[in-house]
Amino acid sequence: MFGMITNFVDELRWRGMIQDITPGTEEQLAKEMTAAYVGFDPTADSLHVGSLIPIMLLMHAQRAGHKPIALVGGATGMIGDPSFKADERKLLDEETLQKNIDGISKQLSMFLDFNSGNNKAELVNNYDWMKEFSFIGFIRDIGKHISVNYMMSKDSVKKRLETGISFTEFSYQLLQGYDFLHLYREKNCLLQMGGSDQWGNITTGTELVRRVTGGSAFAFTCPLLTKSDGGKFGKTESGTVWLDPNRTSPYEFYQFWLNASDQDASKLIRLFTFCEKSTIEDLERQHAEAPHLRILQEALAKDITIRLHGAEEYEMAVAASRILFGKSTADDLKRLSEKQFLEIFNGVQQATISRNEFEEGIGIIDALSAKTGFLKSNGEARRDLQSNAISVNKEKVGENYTLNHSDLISDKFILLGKGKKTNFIIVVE
RNA sequence: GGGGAGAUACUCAAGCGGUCAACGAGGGCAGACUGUAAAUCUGCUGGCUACGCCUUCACAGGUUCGAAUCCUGUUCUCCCCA
Repeated sequence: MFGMITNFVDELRWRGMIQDITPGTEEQLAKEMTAAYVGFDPTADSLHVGSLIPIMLLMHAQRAGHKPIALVGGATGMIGDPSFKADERKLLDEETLQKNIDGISKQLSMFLDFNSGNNKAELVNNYDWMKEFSFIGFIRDIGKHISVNYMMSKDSVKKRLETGISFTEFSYQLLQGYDFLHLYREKNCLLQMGGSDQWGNITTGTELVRRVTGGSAFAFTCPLLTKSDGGKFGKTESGTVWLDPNRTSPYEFYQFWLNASDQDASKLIRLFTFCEKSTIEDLERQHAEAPHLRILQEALAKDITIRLHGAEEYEMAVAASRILFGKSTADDLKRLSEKQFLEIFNGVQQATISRNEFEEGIGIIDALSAKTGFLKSNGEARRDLQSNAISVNKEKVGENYTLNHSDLISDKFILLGKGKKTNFIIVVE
């Protein structure tokens, strides 16, 4: 895929993805194929929806004919980035780090083309070049070029001066800066991209390149994503939304996007899809006319879910959503085959009850807490029942309900619901 | 080293000898209304074999018929002086 080389900054600009940009960046991108890199922090063995933004930056770069480089911070992950963190971070051991790097690399390969064209993506690990660096060598060859005054003037450091920052974390920006220098020399990488919280670290890199080599390196950052209600993006009640389907099921992933507020949806569809400007504006018009249909959220959720998990998983998530949130009845549920049922409710919390026990009759309170652990206590079960929150196969039940044969779906499942959004499955075996 | 203040449930914060499973606010969960939204209104928010019982107010003892409340010691936090 040797496409035309284009300056993709304008594209990113209308999508609201440019916060800070160094002078001359656009000229460089218009001139020739440019290698651009983004760093990923290996703090977990999976990326989450927040990491999709830097991934999108790399994808945009590749689509514009430039060469994307994804850097995983095997070395920097051992240090911990102090940027906008209140406390000193825990250090990861090498084994965990390696596991995390493997997981992340696998996910990146789903988004970027690592195989074809002369702008194929590349994956690098800064541990590979940092591990040989001696402390003496580093402070002599690198530390000499950057003054402490310069490093202290960074926001990320300044904010920590009052509460305290270790030398380790203080040095972080130098390590990250060296990554840029290394990639500049070894891979002719001229551009670094990242979230705006990285601006300080990134400019240390461009500065280092300038002072050491006399050449020029470029950078831009993307605004950090905030939700219109002030909450943290990428989290739901049940925690972080991961890309790994074993951590966050495709259904939950789909639901995450579908539940975006109107205000956020407009922003998100620009950030996370490749839809063209006119398409998006069209969708927004339709959405404004009939907000209850949530056209934007549907389009957004569809685009991203298919890209990450594939069309089949997407269909399944939609089917599950219809059954769970549409006006489906116990009869609809009972018509499902065992296979369909399991696919739709993949990822929903389950518990097993033996057939013998079931035959003896199980009260709804036991079924919610003691026998299954879905709820923390009988008291909680009782309270929810009293407030009319509990349903068996989509039908509300009271405190005295006892599960029986006619509740079984495919002769083995029972769907319990708490409120509109929480479901549990009992498997009778 | 000397002096002072404090530690209450997820968080903030009342209570200062019985009426305290503990005011209130925030958060969370649920119900109604809705668009699986927002706003609003309502209920719930220690446990249980549940109109009663049990365990909780930093920890360990003590005084008392009775303690989150009083006393002693311990740990921790904050402030002032050196």
